[in-house]
Amino acid sequence: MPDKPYHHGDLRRALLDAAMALIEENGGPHGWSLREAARRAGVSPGAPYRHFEDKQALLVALGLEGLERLNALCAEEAAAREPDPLSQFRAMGIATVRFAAHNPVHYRVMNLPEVLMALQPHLQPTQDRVDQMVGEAVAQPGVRLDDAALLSLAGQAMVYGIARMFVDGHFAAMGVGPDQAEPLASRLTEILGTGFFATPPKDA
Amino acid sequence: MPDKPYHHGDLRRALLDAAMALIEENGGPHGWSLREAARRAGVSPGAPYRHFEDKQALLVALGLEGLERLNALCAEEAAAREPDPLSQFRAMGIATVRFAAHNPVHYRVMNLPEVLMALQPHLQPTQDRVDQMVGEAVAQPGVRLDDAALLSLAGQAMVYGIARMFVDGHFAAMGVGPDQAEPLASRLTEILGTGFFATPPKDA
DNA sequence: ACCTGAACACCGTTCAAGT
DNA sequence: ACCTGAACACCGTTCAAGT
Repeated sequence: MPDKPYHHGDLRRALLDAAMALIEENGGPHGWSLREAARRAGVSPGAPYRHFEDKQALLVALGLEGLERLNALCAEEAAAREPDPLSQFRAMGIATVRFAAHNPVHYRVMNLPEVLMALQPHLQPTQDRVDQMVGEAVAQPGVRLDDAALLSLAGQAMVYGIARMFVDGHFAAMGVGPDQAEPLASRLTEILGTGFFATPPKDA
Repeated sequence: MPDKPYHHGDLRRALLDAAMALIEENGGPHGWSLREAARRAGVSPGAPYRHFEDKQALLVALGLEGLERLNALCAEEAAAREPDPLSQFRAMGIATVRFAAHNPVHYRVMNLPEVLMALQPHLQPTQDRVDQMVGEAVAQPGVRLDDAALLSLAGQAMVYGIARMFVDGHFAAMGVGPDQAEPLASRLTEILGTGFFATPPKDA
């Protein structure tokens, strides 16, 4: 192996890994510098600009990788559950919460407003699939609230709320640990579903 | 009025306002600099350090002001509703979503993990009050799920999810506007409540 | 095509010195 | 007690020049 070749080989990958490590170490998507990532990868301060347009583009690339991992986890979880649309919708939510609890920093990067905007085209297919699933679920007999958009929003808000309470430290402050993420998501989505599919209370 | 006095008068206030304005303009809690805030307030780069320990301390002060405004809004909303504990709990949630939809940047600052940690002592009283309200709600007759901790978590996650989907741009991407914040929070918390208080579906 | 290294205009923070 | 202004060690980004 030649020591210190002029060309790095896979600098793009090395920069992504270094950035991720720095973000993890500093506990947030803003406590890192492109220069430090370059230093870790053993290159000069200008080198990253052959692979990323700017600092933010690297963050977006990191977010995209997170999204792909999350999608894989969702598919896995969905395959392990009942095939009916409501169970599938729930499976995706549970997978999301699990991902957030186990990869809090990655999840925060993905959900930075600037990153989110850049990721939107990649988010659309999943969103469409969710809306279709929810539409099917709501079309089934015995549904009390037959509003697909509302169920879709409710489910996503519940899941995003749990996920973000983990990554923002709300749950830590309340003594809820990452190991409780999955059971919590499971129970709360179940209860929420009951609100849509149960008969209303007698005195209402 | 003397032009350009050596002492500012209320530099602390001026710095807080300048920082808030900068954060609003750049659409996020990280696109501003202490130097720029000082420049806007008409003082030298070192001046802020007589009023804040460092840049982060200013952010925490901003978060504390947001928390006070949110608490005031919660009290207002709660006073306008039925006095029973569940209605009060819901009122706080609805007020929180409204605050987030109308003050997205302020809400994001408050919920930065670093700021959140510093704010925790100020958050505890509200948390205790919430837990007590939920405890009372759950002790009433006709409750299907008599788990106070679960209802508390569910409500907070639902509300935090809606609020954060607004401030992080998720709802904007889905075509849900800030004017829909309050009705959305109202309906979703109602549905969630049904999950706790309704009779379960017959075939379950 | 990919990387270096100096350069530019910025940062946050500190500290002697001024009022 | 409060503020200045120079200083320090950093940034992100650009660009000629090297391989």
